Amino acid sequence: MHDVAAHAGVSTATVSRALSGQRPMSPELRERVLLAANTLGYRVNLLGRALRRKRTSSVGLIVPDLDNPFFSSLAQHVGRSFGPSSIDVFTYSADSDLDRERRGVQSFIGRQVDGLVIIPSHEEGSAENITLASESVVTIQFDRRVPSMDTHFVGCDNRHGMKLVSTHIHDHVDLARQPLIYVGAAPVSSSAHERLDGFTKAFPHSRRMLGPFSAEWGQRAAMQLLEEETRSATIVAAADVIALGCMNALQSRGLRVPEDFRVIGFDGVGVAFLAHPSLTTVRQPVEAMTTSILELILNGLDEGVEGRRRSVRHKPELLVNGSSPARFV
Amino acid sequence: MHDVAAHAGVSTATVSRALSGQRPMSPELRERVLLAANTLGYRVNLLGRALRRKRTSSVGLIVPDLDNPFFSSLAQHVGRSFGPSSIDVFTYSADSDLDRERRGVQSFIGRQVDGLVIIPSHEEGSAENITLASESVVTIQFDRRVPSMDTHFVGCDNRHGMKLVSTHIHDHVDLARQPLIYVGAAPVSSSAHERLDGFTKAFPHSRRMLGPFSAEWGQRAAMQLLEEETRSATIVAAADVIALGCMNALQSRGLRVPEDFRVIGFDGVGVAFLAHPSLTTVRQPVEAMTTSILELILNGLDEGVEGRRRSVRHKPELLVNGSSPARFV
DNA sequence: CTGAAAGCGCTAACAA
DNA sequence: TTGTTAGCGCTTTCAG
Repeated sequence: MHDVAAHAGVSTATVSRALSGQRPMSPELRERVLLAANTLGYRVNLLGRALRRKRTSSVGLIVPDLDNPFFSSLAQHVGRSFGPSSIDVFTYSADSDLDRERRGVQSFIGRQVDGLVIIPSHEEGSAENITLASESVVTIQFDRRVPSMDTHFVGCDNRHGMKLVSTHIHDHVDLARQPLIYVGAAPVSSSAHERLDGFTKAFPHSRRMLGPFSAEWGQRAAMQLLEEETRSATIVAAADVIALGCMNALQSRGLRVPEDFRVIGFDGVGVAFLAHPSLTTVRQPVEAMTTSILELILNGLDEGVEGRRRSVRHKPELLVNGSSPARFV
Repeated sequence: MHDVAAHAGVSTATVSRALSGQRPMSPELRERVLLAANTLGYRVNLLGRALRRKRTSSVGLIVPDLDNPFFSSLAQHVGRSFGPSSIDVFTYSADSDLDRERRGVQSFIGRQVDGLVIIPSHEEGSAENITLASESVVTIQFDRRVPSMDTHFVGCDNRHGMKLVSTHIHDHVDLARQPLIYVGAAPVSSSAHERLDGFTKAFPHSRRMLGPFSAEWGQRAAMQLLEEETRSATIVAAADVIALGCMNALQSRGLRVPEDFRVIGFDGVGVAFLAHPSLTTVRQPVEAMTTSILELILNGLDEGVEGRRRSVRHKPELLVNGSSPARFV
């Protein structure tokens, strides 16, 4: 900056003003400075700027696992929502590990992000990391929430999603002829918790199998059903990846979807519609959710860590497709 | 830091030494400082540290699109490879847009990352962004390369991958009975380019259909084939997402895979194996690739922008699955 | 409208 | 081993 100032024959203060744009100054001088900066190939050091301004124009996003298509899709959409703002979103994967998650939090707050969005890896285990974050920066729990944390929350109404599923089932499935089975996720995250809860409310007497949020678990669960000689059922999965795992295992053993097994997912990830038949699933309103995040962060910029906490839940919708169609009642 | 120093009755320099760990100091004092820092809830400001040290312990990763399972999987693995190091990886999605890509580059170099890994969005369009990056920081092009850029490159040997495909086809497919069709990607990225090239070398007279790297394109291409009354073919796709799109469209119209249509993918993304039948595909050696990235960055830390450029290509492998099995010659 | 100067938080010489 | 001090690059009062 010193060099640019010298080259343009002005002070560094003027260079700063010319480059950051805000302050009033003569267009002629600004022009000269911009030219000088250009010819010298000068690039502002955002570290210096941030140190002085106490604002980095960045927000951190911590996800449990970028290999999970739902989380990576969320990451994509968060970035897109912040596009029009002057804030950059950086994503960090915790690799489903609480230590890595903490490292991410510490790194982001150390780097003074203006906001931190976190999809907690674990319903209880993440508590301490989230506390750490929320002490230093406006923090938003996203998609999943650790109960009784003093942060914002943005997510979807999972119980309502399960209600949509139960309506669909009551309308189109003959429960007397076919068992109903929940291939769910163990309630170690709030979304798993709420979906299990929603299912149980709707179908208190139906069987529930619980594992991790993974395709492998879906495959394993389906194999177990087949080993038990189950040849027909309606499977409600806690996530699309689980549903896809189930379908794969069933179809590999020659069972038909939806004739033998209906399969219903949750999330609405893109690949769910590439399966054959494509998946009936509860789509989370991702755009609405990420818009809420943007709003909360922009607000937080003014209010700081002190502002009133908000909890925003958007309603999902049911997409009826071939894996559980609206016919043969 | 000042407060911590006062509370522990030492100088800020001592606080710094206690917290950064490196310099020799009496364990007793260190203990006292750590205690003081703890009780005051002090967190280092990494911006200040970086400004002084001229090192941020961070690398940026720019991907075209986090919604593409292949890119998000790469992002996940890059982060994992850097786990043992003290460097944090931050991912930024360019949203398949050259302006967003430039914004990402500017943001990362402005924030003084120690290294920048970029999957270019476009074979030519990204050139200027990559130049921008490589002027300020050690830059690695990943997975795709813009030709004649003065940066490192890490990727996979796409031509060799296509050779594996052609061997598989020659061994197991009767080309006289079934047309061979390449549902590829237009050569706007080097990987698309090289795969097309590899296919053309092996099968100069086969039909080639080119579009974007997306499932929709795969679906569209398959529909077109069906409209043309093609009822049987071996489809080589330029990417798994394209292959999955093809399979979906074919199966939706009642065609069978692999009996009517063989389908072969490229990349080896996780969801490819959840399709039914699961996809025969060329798996990119992701772990080896991200390990190379780590090495190049660690080297670059010492050598800086001046070091000799390296180009590393790892060999992929063919995974034979149900969508194009090794039978019926 | 522009310049001089202080200082954001930290670390590395250098001195003690 | 510890303290003093300068300064990383930037912006923003405060004067002029």
